[in-house]
Amino acid sequence: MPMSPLEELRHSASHIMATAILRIWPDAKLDIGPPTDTGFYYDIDIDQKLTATDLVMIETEMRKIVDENQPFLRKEVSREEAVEIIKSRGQERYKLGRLADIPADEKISFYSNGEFTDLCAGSHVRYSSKLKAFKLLSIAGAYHRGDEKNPQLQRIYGTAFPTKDELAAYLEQQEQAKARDHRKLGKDLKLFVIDEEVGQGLILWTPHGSIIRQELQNFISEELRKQGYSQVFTPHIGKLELYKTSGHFPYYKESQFTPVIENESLAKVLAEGCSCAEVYARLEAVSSHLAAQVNARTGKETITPDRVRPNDQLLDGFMLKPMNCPHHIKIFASQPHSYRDLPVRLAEFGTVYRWEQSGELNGMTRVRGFTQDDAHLFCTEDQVAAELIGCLALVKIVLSTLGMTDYRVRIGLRDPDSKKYTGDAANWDKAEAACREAAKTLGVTFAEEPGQAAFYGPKIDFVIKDVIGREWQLGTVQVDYNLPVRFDLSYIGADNQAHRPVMIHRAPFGSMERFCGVLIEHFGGDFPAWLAPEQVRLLPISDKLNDYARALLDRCKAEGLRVTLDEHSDKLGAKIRRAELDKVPYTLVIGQKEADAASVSVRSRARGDEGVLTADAFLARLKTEVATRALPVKKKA
RNA sequence: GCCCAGAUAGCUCAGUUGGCAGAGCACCCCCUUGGUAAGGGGGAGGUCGCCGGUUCAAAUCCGGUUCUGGGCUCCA
Repeated sequence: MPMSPLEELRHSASHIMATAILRIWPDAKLDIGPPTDTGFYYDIDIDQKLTATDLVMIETEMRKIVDENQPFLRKEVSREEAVEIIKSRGQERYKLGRLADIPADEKISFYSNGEFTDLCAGSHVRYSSKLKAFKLLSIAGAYHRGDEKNPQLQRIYGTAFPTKDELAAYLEQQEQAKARDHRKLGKDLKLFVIDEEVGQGLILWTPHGSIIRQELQNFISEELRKQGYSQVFTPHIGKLELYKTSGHFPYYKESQFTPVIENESLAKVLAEGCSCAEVYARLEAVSSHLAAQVNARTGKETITPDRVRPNDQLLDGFMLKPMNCPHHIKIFASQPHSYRDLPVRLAEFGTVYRWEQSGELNGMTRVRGFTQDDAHLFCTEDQVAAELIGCLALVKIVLSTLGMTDYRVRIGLRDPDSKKYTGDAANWDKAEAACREAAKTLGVTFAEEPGQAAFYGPKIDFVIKDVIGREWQLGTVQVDYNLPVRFDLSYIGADNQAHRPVMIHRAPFGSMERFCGVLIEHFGGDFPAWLAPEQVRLLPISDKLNDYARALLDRCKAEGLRVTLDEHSDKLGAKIRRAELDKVPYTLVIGQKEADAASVSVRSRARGDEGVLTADAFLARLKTEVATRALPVKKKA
């Protein structure tokens, strides 16, 4: 695909940066330097650790190169010539590998500007002087070819625009985005905290944040009742054997918390003087009975003989649950089911724990303990399509109620080359086809992405961007032919025979933590009245009006509203300013006129001064706004 | 986990070549009693993330560590 003019500019900026870097550090080894959605980068390998002052130095050198008005020249060469050019420039460390990536039937080209020459397909601007507005932004580590096992290079990020005004506007917009960041707003509006002593990635929901979460849970619970779901509750832990049956342990052990070992079992292995490796091996081991059971159900050697140990060498323990499905499966399996009962839909706000790498934790959007608005549907194969459509409809209701329209839909398919997926190919094909069909009913465009499936089945994900452009998966709907086999689930069909149900996993929000994080940014802290932690603030103009204000406060509370009274002896302007900064949707100004007429002067955060209403009229209006979960209506400009 | 940068009052931040710990906002008290984004004065608030080292003396220099931020990797 040819580059857009902006990509060309940024790509050229990255070459100009590399030119500058080689002038300063001639020994630098270059890897690649492409344009990105928001700018460009170049990955380089040099011994010296780059710092912010080095960025200034590189920028200064880049400006000189821009002023030199170097032409960008393309030269097509043979593969042999290409190797010679790379070697003559001492860039064989990474560039020879990059050259080898170019397919045999493709042309090999180099681009030169001034003294710099780089293996490059193009394209570029014609002269370096085109680069009028650029800025180097940050230094980061990046593995060569994105593989942890490869050496880590230093990546320099920058951005460039056709004009200085556009660059300034972009930088300004980035600054403004920071004001919407859920981590900043979470602190300012006291929505949540993360305490070092409690642990990284563990969210403490403060009273204000808890109100938002509770309102969201109430909202979705109402929808679930309408759609025939049953609410269940299950504990936060489960025995290791459960996850050996489901297949979660030990295959995903690196992304789970270490198991909790029972005291007696721990004492026993200590008494036996077991090494750490032996303790781990015993944790992962299974009885011959379990191995035989799982292998018989899956029809292949799912659990290999090397994991089987005699019963006295098994070490039992509990796991913090990484998923809710095994618990819900046990509820389904606890009694026989007729085809007439299906679908069974079990819903729970279930808290799960995952060991995310420390460098990946991020506010509320990537955490180690989170609560999914989870449900598992057990249905017949014939019902899969309709249930999938029902699940997607639910996600759409949720997103549209909140005014979140800027999302993309992704169908995660299996990567045919990977072995991490369980279950047989025929079921996978059926499930993937069902997802595709269901997604078509959404009426939005979707992308199919191989390799993005869950290990047990394909999924339909709703992906949304945060303020700095990072994508997060929220709602998800997943088809699963695998766990029903593992747990030998069945229902009695019309033919009086046992049949295998199909499971659907779905979570419209995904997780309460991530969803709230994204929601805070979506609203920029300006929540609709039904979600706002504080819906109304009463602002008496002087202390003399406090009695009327207190009576009104009690009245609002009796009506079920979340309301406070500002009794500070400040002037009205100061009280309004405070309420605005706290993003309270409605403030009621109370002066003598209002007290005399049992009225209030309404100021809304979305629309400003709305004039005087009777207290009755205001309360009726606000209660409707809350009950209908209305979005804030901004004043027309 | 890896690379880079940070951590000072509840919040935002200043703190020079090592020499008594600072400001604004928020909070409390007093004056002020007001009409749609900051009235005035006073007070309280700190083990400078934590542990160790150098020094007569460390917020400041050195080492380690924890956490945070931006990337990379990962994300059932």
